[in-house]
Amino acid sequence: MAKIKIPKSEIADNNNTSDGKKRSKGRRRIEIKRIEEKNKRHVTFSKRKKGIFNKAAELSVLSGADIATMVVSSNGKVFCFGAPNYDTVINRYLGHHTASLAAAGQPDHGALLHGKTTRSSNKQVENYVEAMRHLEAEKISFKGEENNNNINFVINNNNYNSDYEGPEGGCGYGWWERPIPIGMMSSVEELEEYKAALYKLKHNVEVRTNLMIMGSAPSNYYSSLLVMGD
Amino acid sequence: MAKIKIPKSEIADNNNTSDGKKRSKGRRRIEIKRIEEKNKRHVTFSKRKKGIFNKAAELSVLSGADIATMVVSSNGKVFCFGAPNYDTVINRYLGHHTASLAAAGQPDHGALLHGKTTRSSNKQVENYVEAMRHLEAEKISFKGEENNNNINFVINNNNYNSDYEGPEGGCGYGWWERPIPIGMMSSVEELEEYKAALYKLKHNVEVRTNLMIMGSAPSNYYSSLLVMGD
DNA sequence: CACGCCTATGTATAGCCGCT
DNA sequence: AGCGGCTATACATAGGCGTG
Repeated sequence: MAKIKIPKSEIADNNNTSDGKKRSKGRRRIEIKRIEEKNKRHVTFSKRKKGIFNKAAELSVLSGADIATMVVSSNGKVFCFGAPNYDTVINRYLGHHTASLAAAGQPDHGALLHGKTTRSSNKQVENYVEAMRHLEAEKISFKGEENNNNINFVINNNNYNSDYEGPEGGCGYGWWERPIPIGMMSSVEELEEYKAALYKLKHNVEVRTNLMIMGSAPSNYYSSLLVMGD
Repeated sequence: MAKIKIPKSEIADNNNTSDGKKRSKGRRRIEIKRIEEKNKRHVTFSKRKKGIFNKAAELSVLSGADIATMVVSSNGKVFCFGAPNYDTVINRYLGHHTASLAAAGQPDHGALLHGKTTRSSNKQVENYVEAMRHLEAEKISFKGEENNNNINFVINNNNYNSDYEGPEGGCGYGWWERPIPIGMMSSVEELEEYKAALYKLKHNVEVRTNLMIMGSAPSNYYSSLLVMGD
């Protein structure tokens, strides 16, 4: 049996009750193809990006793995996320306005965003990992440093709601620090492209923004979750 | 209202019917904390990793953004995923056995995995993006090159089930090729760590494995989705 | 031990609104 | 334009099991 999912939305072309009242509440199925409507596309981008980062964070905690995700909006804005060490993250705003930003590539936290920050990115961080979920649930409008164009919510690792014990987590160093001799003397030539890309990142990086897991989440383990962008 | 979700599993400590029959079917809520049980943890790792990659792929198609995700299992195995261009992906198996692998850092597809591939990674790819979903639904046990230690399922972009039209997608080049002057002459010193990490990747990269989107998914757009690892 | 498969159920989120 | 909220629903996925 082809187990082909037939969402309710397709079972009966509802969405419009017979009385013409358009009550399209609730999630609706969408085709996985480029969303042409600009606005809608952007919204989806934001929502899903958030979702992915969340997942990434959870995966990290659950399996104790390290994860780094980088998303580049069609605009060129770069969003990065890494766990469990902020060091894992390689963020930058390299948006289409590289000039001002890229140039300001000073390895100091502030420099990273100042100048091009669209607006407060605090909100965007407002929900990562279970913690964030709780946070949201508890309506804790967490805004450590309610500093608009600032991303450094370096919160302390205080256990707000400790239903999480093991702090060690077994993951105190980045994956690159692991026993991996690295034989990085391969043929670099062919990788010029990547080089450029990663290179750029590597440099522009430099954000020490810690994300406070104010909730019951593994505040310890996640002592330095980092998020940036937007 | 704190909107605190109270999953059924917690409403009534069921899981065990009064008759002692343990019928814990269906998803159960889990705490977002390191899963101690090794086996369970690994399973979760795999499942969620797959899920994230899927999400990443979808995000890419929907919003036309580029995305790269790298996951490093607690074992040290590296899994990467990039969309929409395989070039975006920076993969390698750098597992804890770096020696053999890292050393073999030859920029040719095969070299990438050969030697350390745990087993077929085809399966792991079996569901990315909607396409994959369909694929699965249709029970198409896609195994392009049923070659165990091989990851190059460079499938052609044939529209198996075209309910997807727009091929252009508006995203034909990598984010690093975008009009971003890049001012990559920042203070590199402080970033030695990242450097090492990314550097390693950058080099070890080199996988041209294309993922066949055999399904109705944006086979064109995703002409070169790439996945690796495991 | 890892994976595919199955099911019940926790979550993510599409479409809408209202605020900024 | 963007974001936070809301609601109903599409999806993802913990457990369990059976296989190789």
